[in-house]
Amino acid sequence: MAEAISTTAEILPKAYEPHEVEKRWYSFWEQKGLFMAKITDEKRPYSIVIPPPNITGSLHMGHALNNILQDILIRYKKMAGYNVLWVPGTDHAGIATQNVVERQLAAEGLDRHTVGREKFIERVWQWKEESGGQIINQLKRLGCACDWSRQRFTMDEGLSRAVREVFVRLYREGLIYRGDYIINWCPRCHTALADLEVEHETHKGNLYYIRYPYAEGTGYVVVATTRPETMLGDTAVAVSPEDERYKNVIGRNLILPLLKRVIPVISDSYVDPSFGTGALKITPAHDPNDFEIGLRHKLPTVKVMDETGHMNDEAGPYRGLGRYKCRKKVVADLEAEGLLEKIEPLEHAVGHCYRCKTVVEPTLSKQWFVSVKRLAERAVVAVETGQTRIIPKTWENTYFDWMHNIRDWCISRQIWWGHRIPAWYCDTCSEVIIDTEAPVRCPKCAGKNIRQEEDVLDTWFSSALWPFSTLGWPEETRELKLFYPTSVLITGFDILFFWVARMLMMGLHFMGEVPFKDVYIHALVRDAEGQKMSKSKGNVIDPLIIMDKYGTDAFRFTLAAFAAQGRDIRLSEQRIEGYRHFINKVWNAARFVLMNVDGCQTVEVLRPAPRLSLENRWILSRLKEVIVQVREGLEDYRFNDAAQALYQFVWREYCDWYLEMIKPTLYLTEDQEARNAAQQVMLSVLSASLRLLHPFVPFVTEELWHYLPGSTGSIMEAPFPEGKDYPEDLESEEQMGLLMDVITGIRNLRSEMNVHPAQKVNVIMLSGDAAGRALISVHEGSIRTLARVENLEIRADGDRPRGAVSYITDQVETYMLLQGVVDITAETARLQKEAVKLQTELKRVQNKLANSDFLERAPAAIIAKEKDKVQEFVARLEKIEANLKRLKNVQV
RNA sequence: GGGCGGAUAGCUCAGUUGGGAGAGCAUCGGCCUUACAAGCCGGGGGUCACAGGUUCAAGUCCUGUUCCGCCUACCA
Repeated sequence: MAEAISTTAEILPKAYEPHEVEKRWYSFWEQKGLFMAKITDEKRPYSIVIPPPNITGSLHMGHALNNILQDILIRYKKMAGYNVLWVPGTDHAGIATQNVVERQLAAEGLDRHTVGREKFIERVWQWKEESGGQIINQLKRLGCACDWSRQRFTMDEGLSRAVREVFVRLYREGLIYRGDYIINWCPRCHTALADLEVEHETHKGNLYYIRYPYAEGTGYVVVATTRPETMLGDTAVAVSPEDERYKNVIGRNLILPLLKRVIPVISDSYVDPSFGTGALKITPAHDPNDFEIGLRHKLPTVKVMDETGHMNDEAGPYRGLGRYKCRKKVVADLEAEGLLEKIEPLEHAVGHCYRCKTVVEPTLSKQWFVSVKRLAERAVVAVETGQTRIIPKTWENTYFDWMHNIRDWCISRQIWWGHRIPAWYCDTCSEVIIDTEAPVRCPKCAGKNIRQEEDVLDTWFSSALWPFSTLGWPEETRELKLFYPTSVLITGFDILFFWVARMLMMGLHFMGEVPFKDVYIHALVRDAEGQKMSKSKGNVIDPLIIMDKYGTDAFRFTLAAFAAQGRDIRLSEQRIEGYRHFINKVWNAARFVLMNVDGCQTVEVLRPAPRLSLENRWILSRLKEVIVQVREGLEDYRFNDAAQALYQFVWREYCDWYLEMIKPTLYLTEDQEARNAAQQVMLSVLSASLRLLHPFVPFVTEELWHYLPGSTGSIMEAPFPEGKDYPEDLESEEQMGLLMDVITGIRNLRSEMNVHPAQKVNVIMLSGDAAGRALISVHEGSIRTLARVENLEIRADGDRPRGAVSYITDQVETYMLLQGVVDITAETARLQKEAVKLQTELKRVQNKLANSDFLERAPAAIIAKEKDKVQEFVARLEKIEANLKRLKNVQV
C-alpha cells in the first residue's frame, strides 16, 4: 500500500492540466456510447433537441452558454436515472450560406447566375461537406453529450420530406396561399424577407416638404416624406377625414410633380393630422401602410424600382438610377421647379436586412404565405394553460403580445439554397400543382410543360419542424412516441419569435401536442462593459481561445455560475481565471485525499453513524444540504444557485474546515479506527462532490473519478447523489458552529496582535456550561491545530488571566496569553469597540421587544428569536465590561 | 408610441413565501503551515437610486420620480 500512496502522488501533478485530459475523456465517452439513447430503455425519458447552429457558424459565446446549460441538464438527468436523448444537428441557414458561397464565387470572378442553379447547389453541398462540420467539432470541445448517432441537418432527406409534407398539408387545409403583397425586399440578397428578418435602426434623415399642384385652378397641397424618390410611384394623396384644413380638398385632383400624372386626394383615418402637413403621399407599391390604404381605396399600384434597387421604366427619366442617386436627382429637380418647400432634419427608423444590413425596400411582390392566425391561437392557449411553461415567466407577456398581433408569415425566398417550394406550374393550362413529389404531367390537362416554383422556403420553416422532424416524422417512429414532447428547450430570447413560437404552432398542428414542456430562456452574454459582443465592435471573446487558455471546465463553470435568470451575463477573462482556481482546488483536494487514503478501498456512500466523530457527522450533514440545493437549483433552472452552492461547499466547508480538521487524525492518531473512519468519510464526500460537480465540469471530474479507489466505469454512469442518503444532523452543525467560532476568534486575536503564523500561543478558555467545556475538551486537538495553540486550559470559572487578550461569546470566554506586556490602551480600545457594537445591536432588539404591537402581531417564533438575542448580547456585554473594568484597574 | 428589465460593497452580481445585509473578484495586513502561492489566515468597506405609502417589521409589497439597458411598432 505504501507503494500505492507514492504512486498517487506521482501520478497526480500539483496543478491540473486540462488539455490532454479533455481530449482523452471525450473520445472515451463517445467510444463507450455513453451519449447514445436507447430506444428500448425502460427508464423515464428526458429529451432535448439542440437549437441547430448554422453550418456557417463558428462557436460564439451564445452557443457556448446555450449548449453548456443543455449539457448540464443532460448529464444531470442521465446520472439521476433518466433515459436521456440530446438530438444534435445543424441548420442549412439559407441566406447566410448562400452568401458565403457567393463570396467564394466572386473571388473566382464568377457569380451564381453564370454558374447556374444546379451547379451552384452542388457547390454549396461541397462547401458544406468541407467546412460545415466545424461547429460540431467545437460543440464536442465544449464537452456536449449529444447523441451524435442521431445528428440531423435541416436539408437531410428525412427532414426535407417532412418539410414537403407539412407544406402540402397546410396548403390543402387552406393555410398556405400565394398572393401579391407588400414585402420587405433586400436589394442585395435579392430576396423577400419576413417582417422579423428586418432590423430597425434609427437614422438621421430628412423630411422633405413637396408641393403637389392642383390639377385645376391654382395652389397646391404640401406633402411631407422621408423618401422623395418613391413619389414617382404615388397614386394618391391622403388626408385625415377629420382634418378641417383639407375638408374641401378631398376628391380634387393633383398633378404629381415631375411625372405629371393626375392623382386624387382621398381621405383615410390612418393619416395623422398632426404629423408633417397632415397630407400623406400614397405609394402602394413601396410602403406597407400605403399598400393597405391602396387596398381600401382600390388605388392602382405603380412599382418604380426593380429587384436591385434601381429605378425601372415606370420612373420615366429616372430609369436606371440607384434609389439614392434618384433621391438626390428628384430633390434637385423639384427644387429647380420650385416645388420643394423645405427640408427638415428627422430621426426615423429604417429597416435593414438582418443578414447583410442593406436598407430593405418595401416592394409589391408575389409571394407564398402561411396564414398563422389560427395556428397562433392554439399556441397561445398552450402557454396559457401551462402545457408549455416559459421560464423565466416574464417572457410569457412578450410571447402573448407578439402572438396576438401576429401577421401572416411570408415563407418564400428568392434564393437558391434551401427547400424548394413543392409547387409546379403547368404552362399549358396555368394549373398550380402542390405535391410532395414532382408531377410527371399536369393532372388537369395532362400537359408535360411543367416547371417547378423557383423560390425556396424561409429557413425557419424547416426549423419550425425540428422537434418532430428530427425524431422521424412523418413516420410514426418509436423515437417520436418515446421522446416527444421533448422535456425542455433551451434558447436565447432573440429567437423566441423566429423559432420558439413557430415550433409551438407547427408542433401543436401536426403532432397535436406541444413540442416541449418547458422553454428556458437564458441570458445574453455581453462583454465586461455590458456591450453586446459583435465582430464590428471588436469586443468578442472567443470561447475557443478561452478554453485553450483556462480549460473547458473553468469556462463552463463560469458561465453556469453567472447564469442567473433574467439578467445578462457580463463576461470578463478575470472571472474565468477565478473559476480556474476553483477547478484547481477540486483537483488538489482530490490529490490530498488520494495521498492519505492508505488502504481504504471503498467509495461506497457512507451512512453517518452515531459513532462517527463530530467533523465527520458535520460534513455529511452539510453534504446533504448541498445535494438538495444542487438538485433544486437544476430542477428550477437556477444554474447559478447550484454552482454557487457547490463552490461554497467544496472550498469553504470541505477543504477549509473539514480536511484541515481531520489532518491530525490522518497523520498522528494511534487510533486506527478513527483514521479509517476519517478516510472513508473524506473519500465518500469527495466521491459525492465529484458526482455533483460532474454536470458542470465533466472533464476534471471524470479524470479524478478514475483515481478513486474502487470506482468503476465512467462517472457518467455513477448515480447522482441523493439527499435522502444523508440525514441532517443539526446537533453536529451547532457544535461545529461553536468550534469554528472559537477558532476564528483566536485567529483573529493572533492577527490583530501580530503573532507570527508559525508561532504557537497559549490559551485559557472559561465556560460555565459543562457541555460546552466537554465539547471543547474533546476537540481541543482541532483547536490546537487550526488556531495554532500550544497550551490549552479549560476552566469552569476562576480568575481572568493577566497579560491576555480576549474573545468573548455568550458561551465561552477565550483568553490568548501574550508573552510580553499587554498594550492596555490598545486592548481597551478593542474591547470598547466591540462593546459599542453590541450595545447598538442590543438596543435595537430591546426597542423591538418593547413595542407592544410587535409582541402582539409578530409570530411567536420571531419573538422567541429576538429574546434569545437579548440574552446572548447581554451575556457577552457583561463579560466584556468586566474585562474592561479589570483593564482599568491594572492601569490604576 | 407600447412593453419589459435593471439601479445592493471599489467592480460584477446573488438575495424565491417581508423578520438581525451576502458571494466572487479587487483592496489592505500577515504567512513558502509537508493537497493546492491557481494557496492559507485575518481585516476594512454598503443611508440596498430617490420620494412617499402599506406593515409590529420593507433590499423584498404598492405608487410616483430620475438615470441606464433591451425588446417591439405601419407616424409618412
